[in-house]
Amino acid sequence: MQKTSTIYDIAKKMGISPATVSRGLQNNEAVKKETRNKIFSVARELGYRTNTFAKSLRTGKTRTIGVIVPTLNSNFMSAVLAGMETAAANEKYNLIVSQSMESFEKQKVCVHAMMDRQVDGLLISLASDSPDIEHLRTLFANTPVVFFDRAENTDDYTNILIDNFKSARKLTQHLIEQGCTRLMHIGGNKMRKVYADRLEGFKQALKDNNLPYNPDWMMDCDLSENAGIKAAEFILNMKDKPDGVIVANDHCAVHCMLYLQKKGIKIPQDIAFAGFNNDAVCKVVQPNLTTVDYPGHTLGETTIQMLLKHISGGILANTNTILLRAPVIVRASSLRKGQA
Amino acid sequence: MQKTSTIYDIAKKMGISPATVSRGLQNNEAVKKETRNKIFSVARELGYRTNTFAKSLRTGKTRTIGVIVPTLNSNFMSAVLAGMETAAANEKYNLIVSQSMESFEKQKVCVHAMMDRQVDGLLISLASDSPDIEHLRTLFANTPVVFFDRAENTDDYTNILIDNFKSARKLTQHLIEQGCTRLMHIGGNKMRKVYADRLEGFKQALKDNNLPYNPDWMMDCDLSENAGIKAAEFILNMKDKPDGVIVANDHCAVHCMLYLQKKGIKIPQDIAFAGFNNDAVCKVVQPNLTTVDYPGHTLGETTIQMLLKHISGGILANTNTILLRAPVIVRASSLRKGQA
DNA sequence: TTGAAAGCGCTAACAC
DNA sequence: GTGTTAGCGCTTTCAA
Repeated sequence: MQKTSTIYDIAKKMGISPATVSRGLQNNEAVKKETRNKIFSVARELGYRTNTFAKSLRTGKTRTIGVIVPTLNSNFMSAVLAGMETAAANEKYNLIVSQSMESFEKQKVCVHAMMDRQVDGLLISLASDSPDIEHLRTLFANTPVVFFDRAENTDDYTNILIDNFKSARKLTQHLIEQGCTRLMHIGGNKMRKVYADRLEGFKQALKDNNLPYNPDWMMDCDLSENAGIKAAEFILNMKDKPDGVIVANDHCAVHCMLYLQKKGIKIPQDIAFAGFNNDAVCKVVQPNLTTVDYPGHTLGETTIQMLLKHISGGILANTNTILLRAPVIVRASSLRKGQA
Repeated sequence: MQKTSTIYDIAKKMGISPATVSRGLQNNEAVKKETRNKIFSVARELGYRTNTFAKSLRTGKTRTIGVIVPTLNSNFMSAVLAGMETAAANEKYNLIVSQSMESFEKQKVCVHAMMDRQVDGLLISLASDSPDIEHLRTLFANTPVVFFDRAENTDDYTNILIDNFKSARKLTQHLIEQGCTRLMHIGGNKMRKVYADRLEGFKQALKDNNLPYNPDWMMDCDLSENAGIKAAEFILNMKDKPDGVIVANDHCAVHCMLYLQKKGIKIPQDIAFAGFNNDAVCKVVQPNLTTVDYPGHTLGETTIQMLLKHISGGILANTNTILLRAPVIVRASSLRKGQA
């Protein structure tokens, strides 16, 4: 276990004080240029590496950002994380990541762990069973917190969200313009604002076009492959079938489509389809799936940028919720007019 | 900025020494049970949280594990990370993750940052342009390192790998058993052992069955959607077409299939297909794609477990490379006998 | 331009 | 069973 060298070793070797070395290493103008250069060269020679704890213990800063997500294992989250890591690395911050596994209790544990590690800031996408964030609020103490994707509707924290309402509305509008009049919505757990917003956007588009709102055509599920199949069976059993279906994620949409096709339903002629996320499956299923491009990477980058603004004290009180645009991507699954 | 309370605050409030508080907080048997309880209750009352730097500064341990991956934004990596986080959280370790963006230079920066943060151990999946790990070796100093998925073939580090050779061999064997005799291989960059191994397994299966090895039927590409289409065009132009194709990942395989199908090729009748990874697209493409189930989550968990063994000093010198099995999943894209 | 010295919060001899 | 004390390595007043 070879001991790593410290500023004292450098100081001793140069016959100067540790204080000067410390200043020199920080490129402090107060230290003579010549001395500074010498310090750096001796440091290199000795293989000196600064001890981040000692530094953090003194300064109270860690250049570390905590990230808590419901689950790491998802297309969307990996895009978000990639964006975050890129933006953070640019500013020489490191990321500590952990997952709440959709459990409020585990989420609290994660927050605790992050605070213990004195992260300079915390990014959270809430576990689905988070009743509210009141219990967390006290934990945050003086640490800047930014919520992303799954947030509470609070005015005192910054939220970076994707505009699900608007996207769903535009997506629905598109189906309507393609001639759909009997629209069905297959959504996720409405406890999550993300899914509630998509449903609201859907309803709004119906209203915009004076189309009737039929509660029988709104169904909720867990958006899994199986749920897609179940939904397809449900549709097959309806007397009055929809002519357009919007599903709150691509994965579920695709398996719903496949099952319907197996039973002879033509897409988009009999039923037009649209999903959400722009997963890789969209370009594989035939016909290719119309969807909403959910910008995970951008979301990640933006979230870091906002957090860094908070950390550096430049908080913009008037932009405490940022809505990112998520564009509709039209593909063959919804095209019933003109186009091939 | 309300100052957070320390063991001194607890000590003062209780009229005992900080040392006793420290011991009590660690549940040290030497401290009277009664005192310990009191310490905990006062700690709770004061909202005490242990300062991890001060602790780390003293103990030299951080309960932090560094993870460096080529890129975060991939199905496989998110599964690996999810497995790592789960296993690490179980043992109260946190993960610091960063991505090398496939750049050896950035990878060095990452390693440096991790060492500066005094991670208790480091997990690395190598950037594709890593010439070797000699430059890194000195950086590691006394920190346990485990390579996963993308490793150098060195005997002095632990490697956790997926048995690509065996999986590719079995997968190829399966195609041969389905009657394929003219087999083509579409592989990734052979500089990466993962892809080189898949190719070797493929060749071995040919040898096992006395099938000729035709260099014209081995092609390398970047395994993208576009590369799949390019490969399809190439196949369409061949006079002597293959009757079976193995592609080193599902994504590329699927787009190759789709293009061929568009041009009238029947799968699996004309050409049987198989991929690698078991991505979601496999169950969406028609016919469903035969593939190898690449166990990311298990890989992540195993990697953490091995690292923790190293950290605790229980290094198993005789198991410094662990090969995880990756089972073949047979689906319709390769079934030419009997089955529908 | 540099040095001395205090202290961030915690742990672990060593003493009693 | 508990207290005293000396640092871990760094930064930062204050003084020179």
